[in-house]
Amino acid sequence: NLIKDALENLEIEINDIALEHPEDLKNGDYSTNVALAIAKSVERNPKELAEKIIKKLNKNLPEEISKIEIAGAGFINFYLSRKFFANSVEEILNKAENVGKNNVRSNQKIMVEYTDPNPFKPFHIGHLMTNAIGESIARILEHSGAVVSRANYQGDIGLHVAKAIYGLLKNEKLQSKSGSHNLQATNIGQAYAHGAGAYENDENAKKEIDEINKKIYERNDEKINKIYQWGFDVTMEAFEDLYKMLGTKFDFYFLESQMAGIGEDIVRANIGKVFEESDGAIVFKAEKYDPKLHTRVFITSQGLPTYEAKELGLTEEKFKTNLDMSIMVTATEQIDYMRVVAKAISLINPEHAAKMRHITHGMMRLASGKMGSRKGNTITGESLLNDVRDAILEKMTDREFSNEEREKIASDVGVSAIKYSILKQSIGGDIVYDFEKSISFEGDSGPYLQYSYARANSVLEKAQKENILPDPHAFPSEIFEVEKLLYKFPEIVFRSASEYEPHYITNYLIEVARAYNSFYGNMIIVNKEDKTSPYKIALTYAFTFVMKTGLHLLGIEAPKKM
RNA sequence: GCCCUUGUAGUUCAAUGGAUAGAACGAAGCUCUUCUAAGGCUUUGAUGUAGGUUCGAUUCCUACCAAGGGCACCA
Repeated sequence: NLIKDALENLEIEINDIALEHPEDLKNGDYSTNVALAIAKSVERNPKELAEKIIKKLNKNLPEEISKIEIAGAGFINFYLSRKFFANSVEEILNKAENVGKNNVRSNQKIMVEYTDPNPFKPFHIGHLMTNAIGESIARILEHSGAVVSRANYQGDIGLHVAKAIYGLLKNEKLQSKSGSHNLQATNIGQAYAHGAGAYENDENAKKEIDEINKKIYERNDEKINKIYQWGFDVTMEAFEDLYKMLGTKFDFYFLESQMAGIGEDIVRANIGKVFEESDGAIVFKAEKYDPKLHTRVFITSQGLPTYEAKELGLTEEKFKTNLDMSIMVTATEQIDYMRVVAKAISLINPEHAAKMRHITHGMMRLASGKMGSRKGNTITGESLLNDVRDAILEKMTDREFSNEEREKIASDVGVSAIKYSILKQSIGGDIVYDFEKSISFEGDSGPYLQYSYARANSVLEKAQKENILPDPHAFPSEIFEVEKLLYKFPEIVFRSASEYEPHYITNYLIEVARAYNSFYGNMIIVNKEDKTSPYKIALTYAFTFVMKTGLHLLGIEAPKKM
């Protein structure tokens, strides 16, 4: 508004004023390029124009701005005042863990579907990736006022189940009911791997597995039904243990077997309108509507609904919960397939299609040669979590904790190491997961963020012991870099929410942590001799609120000690 | 062949059309009688190629080159 007024004073009209934070704090806290943008149209030199604008601006400067400067080709840079930063610290203290909340999506009902592991198959690191991204997006949307429901869609029937059961039948030891569900689920995963291999390489095994598959559908074999029920329950329980560790609590579990009939009905009801017969199958020729799309089969020539048809059923079921938006998080390999399905839905129920959003992420690849001891490249989520946790426990040997505390912290730090390496980059591309790096806990890592938080908490503990209360009014003249970052948190959350991109938060937290660690390293914060110590303590509180809330939005716990 | 995504330091990633393209890892050095050294402070390096639009391009457009994914009865 100040800039607008100044321009109006100069009889220049402009609707779109770009105001941004300069990358380098040396260039002020806010900056505008209006002088550059309009110089040409008003036929004036940008620098001259900027000078004039500054002159006008300086006539009624609010106390939040300490100075305005012209720089570079004609940028106008604003420097916020000491008072402004002290005020923003105070505001963060008042908001505490509500810092960064906005109401852009207030009361919108949003369902987020993510993770989607299949019973009878291992929970691999790809599931870990989808889970980390989905959970973070869910939490970011909640912070923007949405009412979020979390959904998990799982393939409880199909060839993969038959492969696992085949493996179990061939090796009865794997059917052992002793030990944790995790252990039993691991055995089933092994059975699956055996069955999958046999299906590829052994003609007889293939026949046998197809036979088992039929029996599973028909539910007419007592022995297989029993194994199925046990296997289903135990793998689902094992997933549940992982979700608990990862910080996810699902509200809805959709099963493919239940979506099949619903989807099939929808397809059959729309033959002629949307779908057509081709070579005995029922297909959707999406290229008729969009040359970039292609034909897909919805009901096979055998009369069985495909995944595409089930997706229609799933969408129908989801919207029964009365949604404003339905988000799916999957790997990017599903993108073209999902576009075709979305097109079909748009023809059947345009309202639903308009509210759907598909967020896709790349693959989790492993840095070559770093996973040495593990065989193949199918690393389960559990084994990765365990390995990381063990590495952390080793690092914690010099800290004093009860066994229970130690386990919990190691688990939280481990999850953070993994989630951080997933969420630090924008979600389109592949992620190269480097095991060694993720447990190095240095610099660019989740544990680094948690460590900064834990140290700040120690500062606060000491302040309490020494009876020094935080006071946002006792500020020194110096403005610390960490303050110049803290007040931006709400903007960062807002951007993450509008772009569905958690990495803005991740990168921001690293910057803030670095600034705080530098602040921490350069002075003694809790110091009775220092009159501004109460302010520094207030600043530390503000840091902990932002860090804790930011980590929460990433789906990461913030232990007070580690 | 067609469609989608991505090409940035040695490596892994950032950068609403803006300023001297940011970090981290790696490498070299300094730093714990102080609130957790999983820390802090120094030093060192990049926009795939060729055009175009623009006052200004890593960003937008076109072509080429390279990598990944997808393209009918699997999920």
